[in-house]
Amino acid sequence: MHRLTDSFYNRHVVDVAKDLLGKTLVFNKCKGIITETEAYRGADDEASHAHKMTPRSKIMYGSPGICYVYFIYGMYHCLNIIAEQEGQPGAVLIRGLKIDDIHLDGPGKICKYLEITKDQNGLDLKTSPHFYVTADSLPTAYQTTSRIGITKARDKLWRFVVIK
DNA sequence: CGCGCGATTGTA
DNA sequence: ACAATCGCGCGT
Repeated sequence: MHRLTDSFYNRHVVDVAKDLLGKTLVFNKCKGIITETEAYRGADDEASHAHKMTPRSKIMYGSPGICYVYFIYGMYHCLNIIAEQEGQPGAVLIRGLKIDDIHLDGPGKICKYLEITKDQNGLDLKTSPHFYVTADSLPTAYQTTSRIGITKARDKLWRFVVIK
């Protein structure tokens, strides 16, 4: 199956987050179904790293389809995929992945299992040979909730979880 | 240049 | 409920 390209990622980050559910993330020799996502945006989203542009959040203002990995709590990495047109910050946090019968629940666990670190920050999922999301997806029912682990912008229902 | 805290997780 | 653990972002 061919990979997702600019036309998929270059849309409102909330739509991209919903549509990534049920799609297959491929990283090196691992592949898994995306089961949980969160959308983060720009100036209109107080909880986002890109609420202001900083050296770290600059990548969220860039090209859709680029990988954004950040380090958190001194021990975990979190994987995001940039969305929206250049200049409009947006990123989808990958929070859940099903690899065969292994359910990875939480962004830290996913990166630990796949061995994703800041080495992958800035890679382009539109062109990287061993890092991409495929365009096929199963029909996916999902639940919408507030985002996890944030104190700001709790009113935004931007977390999406596949219903078992 | 120092300091508080975070898009987390495992353990008590 | 809390400790682990450190880079980032803001204030000085």
